[in-house]
Amino acid sequence: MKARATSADSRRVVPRHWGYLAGDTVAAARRLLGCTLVSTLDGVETGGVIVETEAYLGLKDPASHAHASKGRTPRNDAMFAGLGTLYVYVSYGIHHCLNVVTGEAGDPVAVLVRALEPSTGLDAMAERRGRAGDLCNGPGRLAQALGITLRHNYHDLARPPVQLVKGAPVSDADVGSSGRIGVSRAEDWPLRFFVRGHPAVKAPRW
DNA sequence: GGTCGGATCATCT
DNA sequence: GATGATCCGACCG
Repeated sequence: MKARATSADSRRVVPRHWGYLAGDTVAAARRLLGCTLVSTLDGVETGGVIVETEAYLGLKDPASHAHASKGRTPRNDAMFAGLGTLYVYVSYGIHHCLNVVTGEAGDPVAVLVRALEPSTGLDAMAERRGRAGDLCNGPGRLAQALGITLRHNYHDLARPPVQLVKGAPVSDADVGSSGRIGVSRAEDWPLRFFVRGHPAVKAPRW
């Protein structure tokens, strides 16, 4: 029998509540469909059910912010912070996008949340968005609707003010996949997942 | 209804 | 100085 590890460092245990995301980022991207994202800011609760995701596979993924050609930088550092960490970045200088880190500490893999079915705080989301419709059907839009910005980078999604709550799994028959949107490298990697036929999800290119 | 280009900035070359 | 994991308003059929 092997010697029992004694240092605290060796007890690298995946928290129970993240068990369903551990091990395989592509599977995690599928399993995040049906889960709920909730933000509670200034006493206002807003949130929705995840209906579209994209997996980004870290070092070996040319489309990932943490591809080996870039290394660990201040921008992508939150991707290295471990399972259940929120990674936020600014896109095109205007929009914020929100990712769930799905790798253990040091493994920079993550899932981009691309669309939600709004479920809580519709009025507050509409106010933040400055319009009544198109609240969460796009990565920049949902970040704005939930009030999430760079200051939430590194946040632990197990606790407020931004929480990821596990939902009932979406059956395989209801899950569609396609290439990722808006990337210029590894376009054909089938790492986008979505709830088939959902109105917040734009038709895939293929 | 569809397509086009501007906005705007952290990051990297 | 160029590049985006984007959105929106303007314009054209």
